[in-house]
Amino acid sequence: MTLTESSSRALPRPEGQDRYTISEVAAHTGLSAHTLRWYERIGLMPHVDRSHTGQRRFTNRDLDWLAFVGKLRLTGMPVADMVRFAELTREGGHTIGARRELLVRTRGDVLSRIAELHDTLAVLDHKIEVYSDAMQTSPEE
Amino acid sequence: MTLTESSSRALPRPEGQDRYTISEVAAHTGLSAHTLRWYERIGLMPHVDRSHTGQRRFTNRDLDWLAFVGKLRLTGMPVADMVRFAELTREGGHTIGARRELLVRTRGDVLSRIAELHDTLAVLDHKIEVYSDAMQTSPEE
DNA sequence: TAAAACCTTCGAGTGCGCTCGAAGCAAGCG
DNA sequence: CGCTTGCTTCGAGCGCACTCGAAGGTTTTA
Repeated sequence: MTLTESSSRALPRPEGQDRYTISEVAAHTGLSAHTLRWYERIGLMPHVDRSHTGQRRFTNRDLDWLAFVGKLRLTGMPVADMVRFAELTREGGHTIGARRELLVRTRGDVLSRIAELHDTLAVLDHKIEVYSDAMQTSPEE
Repeated sequence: MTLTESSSRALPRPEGQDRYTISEVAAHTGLSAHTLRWYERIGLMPHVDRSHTGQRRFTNRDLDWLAFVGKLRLTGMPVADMVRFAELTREGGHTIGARRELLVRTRGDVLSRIAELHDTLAVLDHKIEVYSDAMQTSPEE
């Protein structure tokens, strides 16, 4: 139960364990092994553990992290910013303020995006209604 | 007042007229002249009027259309689909059903996107709170 | 022990939505 | 009259986030 941060164990993890191979993680996250290695390369992962022979062994924390990154991706946050966040995390506790700030900013972005979409929704609804009326009036299909 | 469809005159149009040059439209929409020509080329515009010497003369309807396209763009709809919609529009009244369908589908997409963002928002809020707590507890900045 | 999975490095390719520039010419305006 | 704006066609370039493949090796597992 060392849940320092991130989502509180929502999905049942594929294994009860804490050491996953890259293909297991790929299967679980939907990301390709290529992409997972790429994430690591560009600094988007916390240090990923290795077996004594050098193979990656992902932990539940890594899965948490990947889930979180997935969320950030959904916000449309550029990868560079996510990397920045990852860096801050790796730098330790004294960056918590900065991290929080970054998330607050992102939160703002998400809110405006939602507002934008609501706007768009209104336009769509209007158009759809106009079309409905038109179909009632004139010969449809 | 020949507002067949689209938004009901919200923004004050730059001129009271109904014939805009490409640079006027560019200024108004924020799209470049290049992009406007590109939109036309790929079939994303209704037929754009020309002056007797062949220069584009955009109308208020065109501005309406561009505003609508802007909204569709915000939904993340791929350009190809917008082109499809434009084609249907050009094909005339018998495609109203299909157009309506397309918009309904898009509406659904927007709704799921909004839901997704709400989800993400919850995660962000959670994290932000965790950070706030951590800052209260340990030496901040 | 053999096949499958993993490792590394490297670099190229993809899809999307523009974005830009150049060439060479026609039209508009002040 | 001359500068600005516009037209066309063509084709290249860009930023992003992957995505893939190959080469050449080691490790794991059935």
